Order: sequence, then structure tokens, then C-alpha cells
Amino acid sequence: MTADTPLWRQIAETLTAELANASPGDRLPSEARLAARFGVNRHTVRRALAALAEAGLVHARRGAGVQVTALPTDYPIGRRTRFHAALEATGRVPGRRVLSVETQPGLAEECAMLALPGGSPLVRAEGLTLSDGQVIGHFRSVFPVLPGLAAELARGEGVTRALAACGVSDYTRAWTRLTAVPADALLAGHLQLRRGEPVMRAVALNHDPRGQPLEYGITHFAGARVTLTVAPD
Amino acid sequence: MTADTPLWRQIAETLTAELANASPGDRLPSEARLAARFGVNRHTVRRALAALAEAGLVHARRGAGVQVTALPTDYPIGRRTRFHAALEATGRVPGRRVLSVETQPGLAEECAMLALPGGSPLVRAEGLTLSDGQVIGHFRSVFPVLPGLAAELARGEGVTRALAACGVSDYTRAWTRLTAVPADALLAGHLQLRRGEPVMRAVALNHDPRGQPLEYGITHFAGARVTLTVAPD
DNA sequence: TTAAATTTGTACGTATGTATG
DNA sequence: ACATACATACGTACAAATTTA
Repeated sequence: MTADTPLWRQIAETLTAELANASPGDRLPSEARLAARFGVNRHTVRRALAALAEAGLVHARRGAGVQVTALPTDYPIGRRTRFHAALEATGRVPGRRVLSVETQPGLAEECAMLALPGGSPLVRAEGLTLSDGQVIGHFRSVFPVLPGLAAELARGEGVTRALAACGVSDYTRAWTRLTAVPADALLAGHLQLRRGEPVMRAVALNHDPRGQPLEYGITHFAGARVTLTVAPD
Repeated sequence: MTADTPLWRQIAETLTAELANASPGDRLPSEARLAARFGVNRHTVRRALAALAEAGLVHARRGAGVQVTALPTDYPIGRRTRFHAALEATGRVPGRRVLSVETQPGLAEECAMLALPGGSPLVRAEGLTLSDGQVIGHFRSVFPVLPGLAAELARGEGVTRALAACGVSDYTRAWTRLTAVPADALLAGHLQLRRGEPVMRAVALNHDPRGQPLEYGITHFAGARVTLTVAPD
């Protein structure tokens, strides 16, 4: 996002971010208006819009404007499916390295996912997932504040054990959303990849047997090192 | 190819045709030379080259030239017979476009997955997965040879209906394996991505209610456009 | 090792055509 | 018919990476 990245790419990224709040069918401002807004030539805006169109996010029609065509498609894979990482089945030694555990006010999205009021304090944990000592994933999870949870998580014995120590005997996965994304610089560093290499993002919500949300987490797996298997129960 | 088609497209088509006699790694003439040859501005040539790059046929490197990455003959134009209308699908997929249906001896892996002797003839189907007319995935499936199956698949009425026409009333997913991989040139062309962009690979096995393998398929989804949701019942 | 030439990438500007509303 | 908006195509200039001398 600094001066060495092309103008058209900065504009494309800005517009992409803004599309998150848009709906399919919404019209973008005209190329001339966008050019005026960003203080660039119209062709520079066109280059940015071409990138968005190539990604399938927008669609331009001559005479009409540029419309938002599609947001990421939600693709249900099946109902009676159970989700587990392949490494559990292959007999490898799983492990994790907790990088940080903090208690902070949660972001709006995080609080909403945990069914808590906005700005509620949350326990945030970040770390790496290992297989035979090899880094295969990076996770970032938020939990509601439970007595002693942060300390238990920091011991690195795993989420299940930490929750059990806090009196939560069991929890189940409400849903998982999977998508393939390019690794950013931070992720590339954690997973020992190059920027842009494919990474699988798994966004998951876990809740207790009564349906109370317990954990909202985003995990990124190194695409080349991980296969997720979805199999019926 | 008349006067109403844009110059850049005419040039792109001309270059694509000429690539048939080229080999991967060959260098194209410089943009300046091509501009002189076609008698157009350099930007017009750039627009044409951008189209070729988008299709995964060439790759440009600043300072070096433009190189051929893949042969047009590897590109589906030669193999695809015709585009069929997208029809109703298996319930989860909004649309499908069947590109080709062939009966061929299966590869060892394919035969093994279908529990057939090596070298058995298989019905192979290839096509695109759509959502609102937008290409979101590319699939390649193999089936055991059933009477009339190839013809039914070729009609583009969907896998479910084709199997039903052959007496298979129902089938279920045995398992799905997911991993994130970079798009190769062929896939980039199909999914309208750039080479190397993240793609989610789903390898799936479907079988009939008695456990007999019916379909072994590999689908690649455009990472930016698809989210797979896994939810328990 | 250095310097120059080559080649693609970015950004600007201008003009005109064509479809839409 | 008219204004709006995207599409095409020309031009210039400079930056950045590579190749060549």
C-alpha cells in the first residue's frame, strides 16, 4: 500500500474493500467520478476496474455503469458432514505453538459471532498449528471471557483441554466456511511461504451443547501441506 | 473479424492462431515491433497481449520479453465440441456447462477409485460450474460405463438426471478432500484467473446407496468467488 | 564490473465511437 | 433528441527490470 505499489492496484484494493459493504446489482460511481475522487486519470481507474472485472466482482456495460456482479458464492457441501484435518487420520503428531493470549475488547464482527454486545471483552488467542514439528497452519480465535481461560490457553495444551478446565465439558462445530486465498506478507512469514501462494482459509464457529457460541476462529492452512477431508458421519 | 471487431481483438486472435506453431518458452517480438507490424499504437498491442496473458497463453516479464507459456492446442478450444446450455443441477450447484463427454480407457488411479480393473473403459465428463452465469469452477469426472450414460451426460441435463436415466435413482458423497493449489495455465483460462492465483481443489467420490462407486471427480473452484460451507446436520 | 540499450510497466492526455437511459 | 457512460485508439513521457555490449 506504499508508494511502490501501482496507483491502479491501490485503487483496486480500496474498491475491493468497499465492495464488502455492497450488494449484487449496486452501481459504482462513474469512471469520471472515481477518477476525480482518487485524483488520477480516467485510464488509471479503468485499469483498476479491469482488475475487479477480471476477478469477477464487477461487470461493466457500455452506456450503463459498472455493477457489482457477485459476492463470494456460498457453496454448501452437505449436511451430514464431519470436518477433520487429514493429519488426524494419518497418524502424525499434531501440535500447536501459542504465540499470544490477550484479553481485549472484541471487534464488532467477533462480538456478533459470539452473540455478545459490541465492544465486549474477549479472550484472543493466536498461534501455529504443527504436524511433526512442521508448521502447517496459523490460527486466531476469540472466546468469551471465562474465569481462568486465558491462563489455560496460554499453557498450550489445546482448546479442548483449556475449555474443560473452565468447566466446559464439550463443544461442537456449528459451521465452517472454506475458501482459497493468497497469502499476505504476515501469513507468508508464519507459514514459511511466499506472498501470494495459495492458502486455505477456514472460518469456524463452535458452540456448546446448548447452542451457546464458544469460539470464533480463523485458521489459515498452507495449501501445499494440508488436505481437509469432509466425510459423512 | 470484420471492421466492427476491435483492433486489439483481431490482433489477439491473429497472435493466438500463430501460437499454434510456437513452443513453450518461445519469445514473441517486442511490443514495439508488433505495433509496427500491425500498424497500430503500442497500447493496442498491449491490450491484445493482456488478453493472451489472461488466457494463460503468454507471460510477460519486464525487461525480458513476452514468452509463450502454453500451447493453444492444450487449450480447450480444440477439444470442446460445443457449448451446451447450463441446466438444472444436482441441487447444490446452480448451473453447469458440459464441455466434453468421452468414453476412454481410465487411468490407473481412476479405475482404482471406481473399484474397476485397470484399463477399464470409463465415461469422462468435463465442464464448468456456474453461478448466475459466472464461472466459479471447473470439473472433470469419470463414471463406470453404463448403457446410455455418455449420451445422457452429453445432453447437459446434469449428472443426477443422467444417472437417473440409466436406472440409478440416488447417489451420495462418500468423501471430499480439499486443498488449496495455485491455478495452472489451463485452469486459469477456464476460471478467468491469472496463473498462480489460489484455487480450491475438491476431490470427491460419490457412490450409490449400496456403496458402489459411481463418480470420481476433481473440481477446481475459483478461490475468490467460492466459499464452501460445511455444516453438521 | 559497468554502462548502455532494450523491453515491459505505469500514468498521463486527447479524441471519437457506441450503447444506455 | 439529448446527456451520460463505457469502449476503443491514438499519442507522449518516464520508471523499472532485464539483457547486452
